[in-house]
Amino acid sequence: MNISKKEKFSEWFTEIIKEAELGDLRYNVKGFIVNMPWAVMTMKKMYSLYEEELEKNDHLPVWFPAVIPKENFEIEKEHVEGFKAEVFWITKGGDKELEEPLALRPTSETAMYKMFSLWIQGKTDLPLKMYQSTQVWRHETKSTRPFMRGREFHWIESHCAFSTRKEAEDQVLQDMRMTEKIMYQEFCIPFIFFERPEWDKFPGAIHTYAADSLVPDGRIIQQPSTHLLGQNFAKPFNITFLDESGKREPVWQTCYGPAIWRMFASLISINGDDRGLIIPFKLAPYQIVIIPINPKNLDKISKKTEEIKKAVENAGFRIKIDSSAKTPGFKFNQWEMKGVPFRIEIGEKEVDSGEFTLAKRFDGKKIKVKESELVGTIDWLAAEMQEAMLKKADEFFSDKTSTAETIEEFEKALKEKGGFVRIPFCSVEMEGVKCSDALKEKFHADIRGERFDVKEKPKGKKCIICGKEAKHYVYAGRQY
RNA sequence: GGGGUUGUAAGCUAGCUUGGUAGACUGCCAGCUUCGGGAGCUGGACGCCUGAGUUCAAAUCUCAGCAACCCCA
Repeated sequence: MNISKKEKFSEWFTEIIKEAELGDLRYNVKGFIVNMPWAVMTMKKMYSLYEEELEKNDHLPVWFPAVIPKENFEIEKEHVEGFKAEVFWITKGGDKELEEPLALRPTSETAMYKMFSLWIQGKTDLPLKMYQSTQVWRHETKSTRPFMRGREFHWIESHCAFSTRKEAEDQVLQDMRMTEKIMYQEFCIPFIFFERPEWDKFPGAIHTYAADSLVPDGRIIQQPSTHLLGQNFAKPFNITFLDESGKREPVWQTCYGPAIWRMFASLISINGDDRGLIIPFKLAPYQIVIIPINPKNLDKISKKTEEIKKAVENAGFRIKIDSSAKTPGFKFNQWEMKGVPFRIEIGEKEVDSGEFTLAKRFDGKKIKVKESELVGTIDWLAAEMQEAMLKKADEFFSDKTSTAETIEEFEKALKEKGGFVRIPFCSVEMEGVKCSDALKEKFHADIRGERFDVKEKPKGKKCIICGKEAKHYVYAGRQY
């Protein structure tokens, strides 16, 4: 690669998708791409870590149909309003008009909640916690980008129903903890949870909490969000249970949407460098690649590589021998581009000495390892790698937050640093929307909301837009 | 909704002004050769967005369509 990630992120991103064979963008429908094997293998690993964690937290897997009858789709008013502009509709079967158009799910609340109302009768049916790993479709009007915003994308959506508000609120907290545990600890994607302002909530939610991360050019990208739906869907969908007093009560609901597709975009962007991808050890489709060198003694060398492969596989690692006809230099570059964490070079020298050259993708260093110590070394190097990746991601992230108390300071911070700019702001209730619009108009910046993890209140500060008393510190920035 | 730019092989692109055999590089195929950081040689396959018009002759000029990208609302 000869494009700098730091200076020309956008081009770097497009280039890496091509070079590392992550997606083929030539499929001739706008906003739809072919997800290529290397990307799919990585995302499958991401999925399974997330699914494991969800199931540990008692979410059960389910597969709902991809189509939603128009009637169901329109049951909750705010929700319809929020989504109707970007729904794909199926209107025909063959030549015949369908009696009732079918929505291709843009998200599955209205599919699932219709069934929830049948499944939930009494307290014994609660809590109900389900998730599905699926594609959804949205006819996006903003410009699409592979893995970041597409008209088709791959995600997990989890939907829960409880008998009390408290349990639903606890679920929101649990969703946040899962985000921390998987997206940050495993995928090395740093984030901050914000409570979205009133005008930017998920359509139909009481509260929306969204994990915002950053792209290397300083723009904000929304990662999972978790929503307290309250009883907003339960009432129109008639999801009720009989309580102790024999009364029918609507359930309390939450939903959470970790979009693996978009996390993959962040994973590429945050962890990659000018040589290509760097994939965390647990997620790499191949964790180690063996490059055989000098095939004059092919038999001797391939016997050794097979031996090593077996030993490493027995230890539970995923390993690939690349014995294709390319030259070693080509293979070095290609597997580095694809982000394989470790490479072992095996030539005659290694076979004779029993000591291998092991190259580390994350810091580019090469070390010598004895055959007998190989497995153990990989083990601790994998841990070292994860630590180094998290450190690097944190450094990038923490550098991108600043504070501004005037419009001028805001403009300067946005221009020089990008990322999140903390500002005193009048109101996150509907009366604040005017100031938000003004900020958008003038700087193309969005109010992301108040931090959830840290409570901050401005004292005696003025809103940087309207000059009225600031009730909140909010964070603003340019989003993707 | 308005304006602009661009469509040449799988990718990147030259040729278009001034109409006359479409060329390079990457990739692909075959053979030889090479292999410790993107090897070399020889040969080969694949292309002018669609349609109409002008012309003896159109990748090139004109018009329409389609598509992509950019800017403005």
